[in-house]
Amino acid sequence: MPQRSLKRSFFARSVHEIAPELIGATLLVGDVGGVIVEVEAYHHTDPAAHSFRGQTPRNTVMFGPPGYAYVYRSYGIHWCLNFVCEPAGQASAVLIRAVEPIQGLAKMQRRRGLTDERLLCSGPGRLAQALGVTLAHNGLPLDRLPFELYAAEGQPEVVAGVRIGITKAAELPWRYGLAGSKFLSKPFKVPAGIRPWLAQRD
DNA sequence: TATGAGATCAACT
DNA sequence: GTTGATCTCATAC
Repeated sequence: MPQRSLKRSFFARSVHEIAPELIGATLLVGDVGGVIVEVEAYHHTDPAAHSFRGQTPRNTVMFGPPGYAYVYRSYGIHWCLNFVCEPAGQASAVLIRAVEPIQGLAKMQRRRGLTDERLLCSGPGRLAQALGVTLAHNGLPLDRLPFELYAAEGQPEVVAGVRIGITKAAELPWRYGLAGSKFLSKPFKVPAGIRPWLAQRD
């Protein structure tokens, strides 16, 4: 099992440094969780970020200190989990988009109403439902229960690509994933010339 | 395999 | 009134 737990200070840096380092890290919420395999970076200078147009009741946590959870409702239905990054006031965050389910499988399957492990946490809304993340977690510190975060072991192979589901700044390659993972919400494009074993498959 | 509707809410025009 | 950091189910190719 992973050992080095991530403190709040881990998040007091550039969101673009932190995001790829989170790939391969272990995230637990309560007694369930797994390995982070997909994230996206959002900075307040980025038109796609919720904080781009300034502070609102919804995004207040993004403007606070780093190392806290920012949870928002997506499309009126789902919850999405972010980690606040950068020194306080930079209003940046990493959206957690997919987790490889490891711990508490039965509980996550019950919450999702599914048994297929590939569909348990492969997407921001799915992940939040499986981990039981709701608005109640908004503003909670990431180095205190119910959250547990452990650094990636070894050197996971990280791939980058454009973000998903946005229309503003859609060309920025600020989506990061674990190469070859079966648990991504969508496959990453494999650059020409690279062997297809990097591609997603069943 | 691909496209479309519906669910439903905060923020913006 | 419209849009969006989404997901599921239905129907069409």
